[in-house]
Amino acid sequence: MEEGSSETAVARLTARGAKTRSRIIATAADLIRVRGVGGTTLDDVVVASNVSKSQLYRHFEDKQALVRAVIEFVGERTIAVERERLSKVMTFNGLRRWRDALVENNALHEGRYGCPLGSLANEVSDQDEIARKKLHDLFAAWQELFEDLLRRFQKAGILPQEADVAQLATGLLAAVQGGYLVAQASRDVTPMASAIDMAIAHLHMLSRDAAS
Amino acid sequence: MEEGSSETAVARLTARGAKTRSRIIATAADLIRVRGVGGTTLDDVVVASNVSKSQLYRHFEDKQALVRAVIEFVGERTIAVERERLSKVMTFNGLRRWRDALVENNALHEGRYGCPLGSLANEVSDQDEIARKKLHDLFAAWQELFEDLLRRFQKAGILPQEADVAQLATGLLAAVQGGYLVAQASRDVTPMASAIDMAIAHLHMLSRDAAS
DNA sequence: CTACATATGGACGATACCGTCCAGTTACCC
DNA sequence: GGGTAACTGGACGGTATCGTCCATATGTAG
Repeated sequence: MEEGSSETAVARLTARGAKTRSRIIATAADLIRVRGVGGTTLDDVVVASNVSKSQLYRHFEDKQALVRAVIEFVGERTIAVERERLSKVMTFNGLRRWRDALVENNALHEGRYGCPLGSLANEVSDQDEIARKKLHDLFAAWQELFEDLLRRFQKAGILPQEADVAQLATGLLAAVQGGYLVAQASRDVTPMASAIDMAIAHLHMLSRDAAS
Repeated sequence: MEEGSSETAVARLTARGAKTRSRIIATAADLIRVRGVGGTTLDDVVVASNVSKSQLYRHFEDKQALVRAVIEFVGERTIAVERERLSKVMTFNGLRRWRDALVENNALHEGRYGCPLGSLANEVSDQDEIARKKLHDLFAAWQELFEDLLRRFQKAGILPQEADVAQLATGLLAAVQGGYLVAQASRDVTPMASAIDMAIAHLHMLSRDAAS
């Protein structure tokens, strides 16, 4: 749908233009991840991305537009990674490996920064309705990945047909998000592992019921 | 321990002084809840709390000190409410009533603002180490309330003795936090209910195992 | 080689916000 | 009723940040 990205007039766009544009977004995404939206200034972005201010404002109407672009960028990347990982999962052991990957990755910086999507959602949802909708859609996409996986489990007979796939997927997503947050406040990813484990354990118990 | 509150020199404190101080904190807490820490200015606080700026700076060294005080205030209030509610819970139906209360409360503003503790944790954890520790302690206190409850369940024989109470409590906390966050991005509390439900369902299944 | 998009680089105005300061006022305790 | 804490009210300096603007330079496609 649509052709993604900005709201402003950026109709024509040469290869070079597009390149700088993405560089700005990627740099801004990095800065925002570490310092938050409010803690990141446009001058920071200008310096870090090696662009002149005029160019920044050529590509983005204002800071809000940049932030929205960052949300799309981070969101699409996150979902793509998760899709890649989750689509391969066929068993409970595979699910546990997926969890390990997520936790290990977060352990690289001791849980700092939280979930790439979650922290943005928290900071922006109540201040920018359009951004909120984007984030909502991204969460929905993530949840759908879980649903696909669970339906695969159903077909494989390791999850009962009657299981409420949508609700379980929501629970998984929330476990992930809650895990990220508690880990962030603890500077320790252990709680994140526990939280996701509990969700997986639940699925596993449902599966045992299916067998009986 | 200690005797809570500020870091600055506020040795002596008359009744009147203490009163204005708490009024400032309470007002700031309200503003911050709606606009976030970054979105709340000290002038906002001054106006909303009907205090002169001089007084604000008499009671708090700087904005950071005020924010920390707000965290303590909100945290203690939140934990107190949860303690009140959770300590009464003796059965699974009670647990579901607790969940209802939490969700209903959040539904009053359609999930906006997220969890009083969670959103603060998200915004502040990576920027202020002292604040992060406070929030970590508050999460730990909350988790302990869950642990107490689960141990009660064990004594009552509705949860197996072998259950890992600490891990389950972490899972519950994360489900709550994740639920808050997804609800915030969705402007709809349904996912929050689902998320907590899944955690409760898991406990319930464990309980059935105990009976077998 | 010409025309246009892309880019530099930084000056600039306009605010917004933090934090200081102070002269004067009001409550309250002994 | 004298003294001290608590408070008013707002001016003020300093600075950070947003967003505008422009004169100039460079790549690149036709």
